[in-house]
Amino acid sequence: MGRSPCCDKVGLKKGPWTPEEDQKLLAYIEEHGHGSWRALPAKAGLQRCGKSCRLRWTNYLRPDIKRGKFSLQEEQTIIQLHALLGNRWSAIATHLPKRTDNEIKNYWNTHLKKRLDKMGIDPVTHKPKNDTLVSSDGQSKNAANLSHMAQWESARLEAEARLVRQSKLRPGSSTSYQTQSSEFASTSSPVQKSAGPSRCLDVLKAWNGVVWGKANEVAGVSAVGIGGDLESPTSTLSSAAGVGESSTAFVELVRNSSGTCDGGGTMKDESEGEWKNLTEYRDGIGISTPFPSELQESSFPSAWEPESMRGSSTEHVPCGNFVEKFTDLLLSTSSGDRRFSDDGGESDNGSGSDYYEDNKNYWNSILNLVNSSPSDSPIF
DNA sequence: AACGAGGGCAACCGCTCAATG
DNA sequence: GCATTGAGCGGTTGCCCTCGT
Repeated sequence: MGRSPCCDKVGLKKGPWTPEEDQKLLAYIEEHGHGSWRALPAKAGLQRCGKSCRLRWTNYLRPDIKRGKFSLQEEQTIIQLHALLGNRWSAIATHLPKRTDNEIKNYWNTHLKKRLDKMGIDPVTHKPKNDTLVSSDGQSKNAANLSHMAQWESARLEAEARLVRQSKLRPGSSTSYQTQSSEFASTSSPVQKSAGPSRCLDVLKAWNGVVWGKANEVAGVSAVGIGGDLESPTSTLSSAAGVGESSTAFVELVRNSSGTCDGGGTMKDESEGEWKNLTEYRDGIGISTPFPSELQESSFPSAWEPESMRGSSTEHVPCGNFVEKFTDLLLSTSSGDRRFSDDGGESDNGSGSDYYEDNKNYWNSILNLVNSSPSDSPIF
Protein backbone atom coordinates (compact mmCIF):
# COMPACT_ATOMS: atom_id res chain seq x y z
CA MET A 1 0.00 0.00 0.00
CA GLY A 2 1.79 3.08 -1.15
CA ARG A 3 1.64 6.07 1.04
CA SER A 4 0.82 9.32 -0.58
CA PRO A 5 3.46 12.00 -0.20
CA CYS A 6 0.77 14.53 0.64
CA CYS A 7 2.31 16.88 3.17
CA ASP A 8 5.90 15.96 2.43
CA LYS A 9 5.99 18.16 -0.62
CA VAL A 10 8.34 21.07 -0.32
CA GLY A 11 6.90 24.52 -0.27
CA LEU A 12 3.79 23.55 1.57
CA LYS A 13 3.01 25.56 4.64
CA LYS A 14 2.53 23.98 8.01
CA GLY A 15 1.47 25.28 11.36
CA PRO A 16 -1.26 27.65 12.40
CA TRP A 17 -3.63 28.96 9.82
CA THR A 18 -3.82 32.65 9.12
CA PRO A 19 -7.10 34.50 8.67
CA GLU A 20 -6.20 34.97 5.02
CA GLU A 21 -5.83 31.26 4.52
CA ASP A 22 -9.08 30.65 6.32
CA GLN A 23 -10.79 33.14 4.11
CA LYS A 24 -9.45 31.49 0.97
CA LEU A 25 -10.47 28.05 2.09
CA LEU A 26 -13.92 29.14 3.13
CA ALA A 27 -14.52 31.12 0.00
CA TYR A 28 -13.52 28.21 -2.15
CA ILE A 29 -15.61 25.65 -0.33
CA GLU A 30 -18.62 27.90 -0.18
CA GLU A 31 -18.44 28.33 -3.91
CA HIS A 32 -17.35 24.93 -5.11
CA GLY A 33 -17.64 22.54 -2.22
CA HIS A 34 -14.51 20.78 -1.15
CA GLY A 35 -14.57 18.10 -3.83
CA SER A 36 -11.21 16.40 -3.86
CA TRP A 37 -9.24 17.56 -0.88
CA ARG A 38 -6.05 16.74 -2.63
CA ALA A 39 -6.80 19.07 -5.48
CA LEU A 40 -8.36 21.76 -3.37
CA PRO A 41 -5.28 23.67 -2.18
CA ALA A 42 -4.07 24.42 -5.68
CA LYS A 43 -7.50 25.46 -6.84
CA ALA A 44 -8.04 27.60 -3.78
CA GLY A 45 -4.59 29.14 -3.99
CA LEU A 46 -3.36 27.70 -0.74
CA GLN A 47 0.13 26.49 0.02
CA ARG A 48 -1.22 23.70 2.14
CA CYS A 49 -1.71 20.01 1.68
CA GLY A 50 -5.23 18.74 1.19
CA LYS A 51 -5.16 16.95 4.45
CA SER A 52 -4.40 20.13 6.31
CA CYS A 53 -7.26 21.87 4.51
CA ARG A 54 -9.67 19.12 5.38
CA LEU A 55 -8.66 19.24 9.00
CA ARG A 56 -8.97 22.98 9.18
CA TRP A 57 -12.39 22.83 7.62
CA THR A 58 -13.79 19.97 9.66
CA ASN A 59 -12.35 21.06 12.97
CA TYR A 60 -12.67 24.79 12.80
CA LEU A 61 -14.21 26.51 9.84
CA ARG A 62 -17.26 24.36 9.26
CA PRO A 63 -20.29 26.51 10.03
CA ASP A 64 -22.19 23.81 11.86
CA ILE A 65 -19.84 23.37 14.75
CA LYS A 66 -20.29 24.70 18.21
CA ARG A 67 -17.37 25.98 20.17
CA GLY A 68 -16.89 26.85 23.76
CA LYS A 69 -17.14 24.93 26.94
CA PHE A 70 -18.82 21.58 27.09
CA SER A 71 -22.05 21.46 29.00
CA LEU A 72 -22.80 19.03 31.75
CA GLN A 73 -24.99 17.04 29.44
CA GLU A 74 -22.34 16.91 26.80
CA GLU A 75 -19.88 15.66 29.37
CA GLN A 76 -22.30 12.98 30.43
CA THR A 77 -22.88 11.96 26.87
CA ILE A 78 -19.20 11.75 26.16
CA ILE A 79 -18.44 9.71 29.25
CA GLN A 80 -21.25 7.30 28.65
CA LEU A 81 -20.60 6.89 24.98
CA HIS A 82 -16.93 6.44 25.67
CA ALA A 83 -17.87 3.69 28.05
CA LEU A 84 -19.91 2.14 25.30
CA LEU A 85 -17.74 2.81 22.28
CA GLY A 86 -14.25 3.36 23.60
CA ASN A 87 -11.98 5.75 21.74
CA ARG A 88 -14.19 5.91 18.69
CA TRP A 89 -14.27 9.64 18.66
CA SER A 90 -15.95 9.97 15.35
CA ALA A 91 -18.76 7.70 16.47
CA ILE A 92 -19.08 9.65 19.69
CA ALA A 93 -19.07 12.88 17.74
CA THR A 94 -22.12 11.79 15.80
CA HIS A 95 -24.05 12.09 19.06
CA LEU A 96 -22.77 15.59 19.61
CA PRO A 97 -23.40 16.87 16.14
CA LYS A 98 -21.96 20.31 16.70
CA ARG A 99 -18.75 19.02 18.19
CA THR A 100 -15.88 17.64 16.24
CA ASP A 101 -14.22 14.38 17.01
CA ASN A 102 -10.98 16.24 17.56
CA GLU A 103 -12.58 18.57 20.05
CA ILE A 104 -14.20 15.71 21.90
CA LYS A 105 -10.96 13.80 21.92
CA ASN A 106 -9.08 16.77 23.28
CA TYR A 107 -11.70 17.41 25.90
CA TRP A 108 -11.61 13.82 26.99
CA ASN A 109 -7.85 13.75 27.22
CA THR A 110 -7.47 17.04 28.99
CA HIS A 111 -10.49 17.10 31.26
CA LEU A 112 -12.66 14.05 31.60
CA LYS A 113 -9.93 11.45 31.62
CA LYS A 114 -8.09 13.24 34.37
CA ARG A 115 -11.20 13.71 36.41
CA LEU A 116 -12.09 10.04 36.20
CA ASP A 117 -8.53 9.17 36.98
CA LYS A 118 -8.53 11.34 40.06
CA MET A 119 -11.65 9.64 41.25
CA GLY A 120 -10.02 6.28 41.04
CA ILE A 121 -11.77 5.20 37.91
CA ASP A 122 -9.82 3.77 35.07
CA PRO A 123 -10.74 6.03 32.15
CA VAL A 124 -10.10 3.22 29.71
CA THR A 125 -12.20 0.53 31.29
CA HIS A 126 -14.49 2.78 33.31
CA LYS A 127 -13.92 0.44 36.18
CA PRO A 128 -12.65 1.36 39.59
CA LYS A 129 -8.91 0.91 39.63
CA ASN A 130 -9.03 -1.21 42.75
CA ASP A 131 -11.69 -3.43 41.37
CA THR A 132 -10.74 -6.78 42.76
CA LEU A 133 -14.10 -8.40 42.45
CA VAL A 134 -14.08 -11.66 40.65
CA SER A 135 -16.81 -13.14 38.61
CA SER A 136 -18.69 -16.25 39.36
CA ASP A 137 -19.46 -18.55 36.49
CA GLY A 138 -23.12 -18.96 37.12
CA GLN A 139 -24.21 -16.73 34.32
CA SER A 140 -21.33 -17.16 31.99
CA LYS A 141 -23.45 -18.33 29.12
CA ASN A 142 -25.74 -15.37 29.31
CA ALA A 143 -22.77 -13.14 29.73
CA ALA A 144 -21.11 -14.56 26.68
CA ASN A 145 -24.20 -14.14 24.59
CA LEU A 146 -24.72 -10.66 25.81
CA SER A 147 -21.14 -9.83 25.18
CA HIS A 148 -21.66 -10.82 21.59
CA MET A 149 -24.73 -8.69 21.47
CA ALA A 150 -22.82 -5.76 22.81
CA GLN A 151 -20.09 -6.41 20.31
CA TRP A 152 -22.59 -6.51 17.53
CA GLU A 153 -24.17 -3.31 18.72
CA SER A 154 -20.86 -1.59 18.94
CA ALA A 155 -19.99 -2.64 15.43
CA ARG A 156 -23.34 -1.48 14.21
CA LEU A 157 -22.89 1.90 15.81
CA GLU A 158 -19.58 2.23 14.10
CA ALA A 159 -21.01 1.23 10.76
CA GLU A 160 -23.80 3.72 11.09
CA ALA A 161 -21.37 6.42 11.99
CA ARG A 162 -19.54 5.58 8.82
CA LEU A 163 -22.73 5.85 6.81
CA VAL A 164 -23.41 9.21 8.32
CA ARG A 165 -20.00 10.38 7.29
CA GLN A 166 -20.57 9.11 3.80
CA SER A 167 -23.89 10.85 3.58
CA LYS A 168 -22.20 14.08 4.51
CA LEU A 169 -19.86 13.73 1.59
CA ARG A 170 -22.62 13.69 -0.93
CA PRO A 171 -23.01 16.60 -3.30
CA GLY A 172 -24.71 19.58 -1.73
CA SER A 173 -22.80 19.15 1.43
CA SER A 174 -23.87 22.53 2.67
CA THR A 175 -27.23 21.14 3.61
CA SER A 176 -28.06 21.02 7.24
CA TYR A 177 -27.62 18.07 9.46
CA GLN A 178 -31.31 17.60 9.57
CA THR A 179 -31.54 17.34 5.84
CA GLN A 180 -28.72 14.90 5.81
CA SER A 181 -30.24 12.99 8.58
CA SER A 182 -33.50 12.66 6.77
CA GLU A 183 -31.69 11.56 3.72
CA PHE A 184 -29.81 9.06 5.69
CA ALA A 185 -32.88 7.77 7.39
CA SER A 186 -34.82 7.41 4.21
CA THR A 187 -32.13 5.82 2.12
CA SER A 188 -30.01 3.88 4.46
CA SER A 189 -32.16 2.73 7.23
CA PRO A 190 -35.80 2.41 6.29
CA VAL A 191 -36.37 -0.31 8.77
CA GLN A 192 -35.08 1.73 11.58
CA LYS A 193 -36.98 4.71 10.47
CA SER A 194 -40.26 2.93 10.67
CA ALA A 195 -39.48 1.11 13.80
CA GLY A 196 -40.33 3.93 16.14
CA PRO A 197 -38.53 5.06 19.19
CA SER A 198 -37.42 1.64 20.22
CA ARG A 199 -35.87 0.79 16.92
CA CYS A 200 -32.40 1.49 18.09
CA LEU A 201 -30.11 -0.29 20.40
CA ASP A 202 -32.60 -3.05 20.70
CA VAL A 203 -29.82 -5.39 21.45
CA LEU A 204 -28.49 -3.19 24.15
CA LYS A 205 -31.95 -2.94 25.54
CA ALA A 206 -32.30 -6.66 25.48
CA TRP A 207 -28.94 -6.85 27.08
CA ASN A 208 -30.10 -4.54 29.77
CA GLY A 209 -33.31 -6.42 30.17
CA VAL A 210 -31.74 -9.79 30.45
CA VAL A 211 -28.99 -8.68 32.70
CA TRP A 212 -31.18 -6.76 35.04
CA GLY A 213 -33.94 -9.27 34.84
CA LYS A 214 -31.49 -11.89 35.88
CA ALA A 215 -30.15 -9.56 38.45
CA ASN A 216 -33.49 -9.31 40.08
CA GLU A 217 -33.90 -13.04 40.02
CA VAL A 218 -30.63 -13.74 41.63
CA ALA A 219 -30.22 -10.57 43.57
CA GLY A 220 -27.40 -10.77 45.93
CA VAL A 221 -26.27 -14.19 44.79
CA SER A 222 -24.21 -13.94 41.67
CA ALA A 223 -24.61 -10.26 41.34
CA VAL A 224 -21.01 -9.62 40.57
CA GLY A 225 -20.66 -12.61 38.38
CA ILE A 226 -23.06 -11.60 35.70
CA GLY A 227 -21.22 -8.50 34.87
CA GLY A 228 -17.85 -9.95 35.50
CA ASP A 229 -17.57 -11.60 32.15
CA LEU A 230 -19.68 -9.13 30.39
CA GLU A 231 -17.29 -7.01 28.53
CA SER A 232 -17.94 -4.80 25.63
CA PRO A 233 -15.49 -5.19 22.79
CA THR A 234 -14.15 -1.75 23.19
CA SER A 235 -14.30 -1.17 26.82
CA THR A 236 -14.77 -3.22 29.86
CA LEU A 237 -17.28 -0.91 31.31
CA SER A 238 -19.89 -3.55 31.36
CA SER A 239 -18.74 -5.16 34.52
CA ALA A 240 -21.63 -4.83 36.86
CA ALA A 241 -19.38 -4.01 39.73
CA GLY A 242 -17.33 -1.67 37.67
CA VAL A 243 -20.22 0.20 36.26
CA GLY A 244 -21.89 0.34 39.57
CA GLU A 245 -19.05 2.11 41.13
CA SER A 246 -18.46 4.07 38.03
CA SER A 247 -21.92 5.42 38.01
CA THR A 248 -21.70 6.37 41.61
CA ALA A 249 -18.42 8.03 40.96
CA PHE A 250 -19.90 9.56 37.90
CA VAL A 251 -22.43 11.33 40.02
CA GLU A 252 -19.57 12.75 41.95
CA LEU A 253 -18.02 13.80 38.74
CA VAL A 254 -21.20 15.53 37.79
CA ARG A 255 -21.26 17.35 41.06
CA ASN A 256 -17.69 18.37 40.83
CA SER A 257 -18.01 19.61 37.35
CA SER A 258 -19.42 22.92 38.42
CA GLY A 259 -16.17 24.49 37.38
CA THR A 260 -17.19 24.26 33.80
CA CYS A 261 -20.86 24.78 34.07
CA ASP A 262 -23.42 25.15 36.71
CA GLY A 263 -25.53 22.39 38.08
CA GLY A 264 -28.17 22.78 35.47
CA GLY A 265 -25.75 22.53 32.65
CA THR A 266 -25.82 26.21 32.04
CA MET A 267 -23.03 27.45 29.89
CA LYS A 268 -24.56 30.58 28.64
CA ASP A 269 -22.16 33.32 29.58
CA GLU A 270 -18.85 31.97 28.52
CA SER A 271 -20.17 30.09 25.57
CA GLU A 272 -22.02 33.06 24.31
CA GLY A 273 -18.89 35.04 24.56
CA GLU A 274 -16.91 32.54 22.60
CA TRP A 275 -19.69 32.14 20.13
CA LYS A 276 -19.70 35.84 19.65
CA ASN A 277 -15.99 35.77 19.12
CA LEU A 278 -16.31 33.14 16.48
CA THR A 279 -19.04 35.07 14.77
CA GLU A 280 -16.95 38.19 14.85
CA TYR A 281 -14.01 36.29 13.51
CA ARG A 282 -16.08 34.93 10.69
CA ASP A 283 -17.33 38.41 9.96
CA GLY A 284 -13.80 39.66 10.08
CA ILE A 285 -12.60 37.35 7.40
CA GLY A 286 -15.62 37.98 5.29
CA ILE A 287 -17.64 34.85 5.77
CA SER A 288 -21.06 35.61 4.48
CA THR A 289 -22.70 32.25 4.82
CA PRO A 290 -25.02 32.40 7.77
CA PHE A 291 -24.90 29.88 10.49
CA PRO A 292 -27.63 27.33 10.43
CA SER A 293 -30.78 28.83 11.78
CA GLU A 294 -30.84 26.63 14.80
CA LEU A 295 -27.50 28.07 15.76
CA GLN A 296 -28.45 31.60 15.11
CA GLU A 297 -31.68 31.84 16.87
CA SER A 298 -30.66 31.62 20.44
CA SER A 299 -26.92 31.48 20.68
CA PHE A 300 -27.21 28.74 23.23
CA PRO A 301 -30.05 27.48 25.27
CA SER A 302 -29.67 27.83 28.97
CA ALA A 303 -29.31 24.13 29.22
CA TRP A 304 -27.65 22.34 26.42
CA GLU A 305 -29.99 20.39 24.28
CA PRO A 306 -28.71 17.77 21.91
CA GLU A 307 -29.41 18.75 18.39
CA SER A 308 -30.79 15.36 17.79
CA MET A 309 -33.60 16.23 20.12
CA ARG A 310 -34.57 19.44 18.50
CA GLY A 311 -37.91 19.27 16.92
CA SER A 312 -38.48 15.82 18.18
CA SER A 313 -41.86 15.00 19.44
CA THR A 314 -42.56 13.87 22.92
CA GLU A 315 -42.85 10.44 21.49
CA HIS A 316 -39.13 10.19 21.79
CA VAL A 317 -38.82 12.21 24.90
CA PRO A 318 -40.61 10.46 27.65
CA CYS A 319 -39.78 13.22 30.06
CA GLY A 320 -40.76 16.78 29.49
CA ASN A 321 -37.24 17.98 30.03
CA PHE A 322 -34.82 15.35 28.98
CA VAL A 323 -31.76 17.05 30.33
CA GLU A 324 -33.27 17.68 33.69
CA LYS A 325 -34.62 14.18 34.04
CA PHE A 326 -31.45 12.65 32.79
CA THR A 327 -29.41 14.53 35.30
CA ASP A 328 -31.89 13.76 38.01
CA LEU A 329 -31.69 10.14 37.16
CA LEU A 330 -27.97 10.16 37.51
CA LEU A 331 -27.93 12.26 40.60
CA SER A 332 -30.60 10.15 42.19
CA THR A 333 -28.33 7.17 42.26
CA SER A 334 -26.25 8.79 44.92
CA SER A 335 -26.94 10.63 48.13
CA GLY A 336 -28.84 7.76 49.60
CA ASP A 337 -31.68 7.81 47.16
CA ARG A 338 -32.46 4.14 47.02
CA ARG A 339 -35.83 4.29 45.45
CA PHE A 340 -34.80 1.70 42.93
CA SER A 341 -33.64 -0.70 45.54
CA ASP A 342 -35.55 -3.92 45.74
CA ASP A 343 -34.90 -4.90 49.28
CA GLY A 344 -34.99 -1.43 50.67
CA GLY A 345 -31.88 -2.22 52.59
CA GLU A 346 -28.94 0.09 52.68
CA SER A 347 -26.28 -1.86 50.91
CA ASP A 348 -23.46 0.58 50.88
CA ASN A 349 -20.42 0.44 48.69
CA GLY A 350 -22.10 -1.38 45.92
CA SER A 351 -22.87 -4.66 47.51
CA GLY A 352 -25.89 -6.67 46.53
CA SER A 353 -28.46 -5.41 44.11
CA ASP A 354 -27.44 -1.80 44.34
CA TYR A 355 -24.79 -2.62 41.86
CA TYR A 356 -27.47 -3.75 39.51
CA GLU A 357 -29.56 -0.75 40.14
CA ASP A 358 -26.73 1.64 39.64
CA ASN A 359 -25.77 -0.11 36.49
CA LYS A 360 -29.32 -0.19 35.36
CA ASN A 361 -29.54 3.52 35.80
CA TYR A 362 -26.28 4.01 34.04
CA TRP A 363 -27.29 2.03 31.01
CA ASN A 364 -30.85 3.20 31.08
CA SER A 365 -29.55 6.72 30.90
CA ILE A 366 -27.67 5.76 27.78
CA LEU A 367 -30.76 4.15 26.36
CA ASN A 368 -32.81 7.18 27.19
CA LEU A 369 -30.29 9.34 25.48
CA VAL A 370 -30.32 7.11 22.47
CA ASN A 371 -34.04 6.66 22.31
CA SER A 372 -34.80 10.29 22.73
CA SER A 373 -33.18 10.99 19.41
CA PRO A 374 -35.66 11.82 16.69
CA SER A 375 -36.46 9.37 13.97
CA ASP A 376 -34.25 11.22 11.56
CA SER A 377 -31.28 11.17 13.81
CA PRO A 378 -28.18 10.24 11.88
CA ILE A 379 -27.50 7.37 14.17
CA PHE A 380 -30.67 6.28 15.75
C1' DA B 1 8.31 41.86 36.76
C1' DA B 2 10.40 37.65 35.41
C1' DC B 3 10.47 32.95 35.07
C1' DG B 4 9.06 28.14 34.99
C1' DA B 5 5.42 24.62 35.12
C1' DG B 6 1.35 22.92 33.64
C1' DG B 7 -2.83 22.88 30.91
C1' DG B 8 -5.49 23.46 26.72
C1' DC B 9 -6.00 23.20 22.07
C1' DA B 10 -4.93 23.33 17.08
C1' DA B 11 -2.49 20.91 13.98
C1' DC B 12 0.35 17.19 12.38
C1' DC B 13 1.65 12.27 11.76
C1' DG B 14 1.03 7.73 10.61
C1' DC B 15 -1.95 4.10 10.09
C1' DT B 16 -6.10 1.78 8.20
C1' DC B 17 -9.73 1.21 5.10
C1' DA B 18 -12.38 1.84 0.96
C1' DA B 19 -12.52 2.96 -3.77
C1' DT B 20 -10.65 2.67 -8.22
C1' DG B 21 -8.01 1.22 -12.27
C1' DG C 1 -6.47 -10.21 -7.29
C1' DC C 2 -3.22 -6.63 -6.90
C1' DA C 3 -1.39 -1.99 -6.72
C1' DT C 4 -2.35 2.62 -6.05
C1' DT C 5 -4.71 6.57 -4.36
C1' DG C 6 -7.61 9.30 -1.38
C1' DA C 7 -9.99 10.05 2.79
C1' DG C 8 -10.67 9.57 7.54
C1' DC C 9 -9.45 8.30 12.26
C1' DG C 10 -6.90 8.18 16.50
C1' DG C 11 -2.58 9.25 18.71
C1' DT C 12 0.79 12.59 19.45
C1' DT C 13 3.20 16.93 19.29
C1' DG C 14 4.19 21.59 19.95
C1' DC C 15 2.76 26.23 20.61
C1' DC C 16 0.50 29.51 23.41
C1' DC C 17 -1.67 31.00 27.44
C1' DT C 18 -2.43 31.08 32.36
C1' DC C 19 -1.10 30.56 36.91
C1' DG C 20 1.93 30.13 40.73
C1' DT C 21 6.35 31.30 42.74
